Amino acid sequence: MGNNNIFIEKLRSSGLRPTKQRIEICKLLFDRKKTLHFTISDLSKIVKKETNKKISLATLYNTILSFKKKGYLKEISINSDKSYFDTNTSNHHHFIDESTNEIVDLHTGDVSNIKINKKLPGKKVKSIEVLVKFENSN
Amino acid sequence: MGNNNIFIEKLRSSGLRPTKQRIEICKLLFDRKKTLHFTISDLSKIVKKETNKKISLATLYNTILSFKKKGYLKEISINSDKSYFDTNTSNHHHFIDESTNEIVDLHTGDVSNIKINKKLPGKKVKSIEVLVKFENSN
DNA sequence: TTACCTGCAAAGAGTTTGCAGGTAG
DNA sequence: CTACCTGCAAACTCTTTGCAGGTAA
Repeated sequence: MGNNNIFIEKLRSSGLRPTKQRIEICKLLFDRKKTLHFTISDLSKIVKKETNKKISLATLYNTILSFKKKGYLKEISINSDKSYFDTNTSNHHHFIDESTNEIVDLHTGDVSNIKINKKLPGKKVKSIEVLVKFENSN
Repeated sequence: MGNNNIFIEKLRSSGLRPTKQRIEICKLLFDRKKTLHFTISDLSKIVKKETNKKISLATLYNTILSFKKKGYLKEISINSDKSYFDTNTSNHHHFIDESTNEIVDLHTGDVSNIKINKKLPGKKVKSIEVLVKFENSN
């Protein structure tokens, strides 16, 4: 229960009430070393498995969207019927293994520096996202 | 009607019967200079507007998916509730103007060469897609 | 006490599918 | 004639929304 305070503070400081559900979601998402890429349905299963409780889909959607709005999560651009979220909000890229559909972070150094030589009047580059698809060789 | 033959041949050679609907879709998608980025619903509207006829959604979905499978169309990786398709199947990237949601091709030269420094045993890079998001610089 | 939050169920949006009638070969 | 195609409607999946009861401050 000790480090719940971190999440309670985090929530409160961004104007979100630290409810049981939100704290639980924070713990599951942010109290880990490795980046997590997940869909809402993944998260629902994780909650059930790790806590033996259930958080309704409506709450999961609400919470994840708030977290995204607050910048605690990023949404990943993938062709998919579902939305994928990423606990790594730093500037980075992804690859997908198309044989397993696994999404993995590409770190700095994995991708050469990208320069955009296009200018648009009155516009500025907001983000550059690279998606590398891998498949089985053979 | 003359250049219909091109599309009839194209369809036949890939094992798709050249039906009225498919020929019409070919004409609308491939008989144009500029790349088209579209959703199924966009296409439905284009059909109605340009031909005054209607092609059912089921047929549009079927046809567009076949075309994608045959490599006549590419699907674009964007966070969206809908699927976007691109008549430009060559290796290229995209930018989105987030203030208008307009998708535009980035041409060779618009993006510096990208090198992936990551190797995965038994895997090979299938594609590299770059999505550049622009916003108003106000 | 008041404003906000949760969870259920219903509603929406996009996409897929089953099937009867139609068309290409 | 046969296999394939079209279009309607129903079904499905993911996501959003309305609302009644619950909870934080």
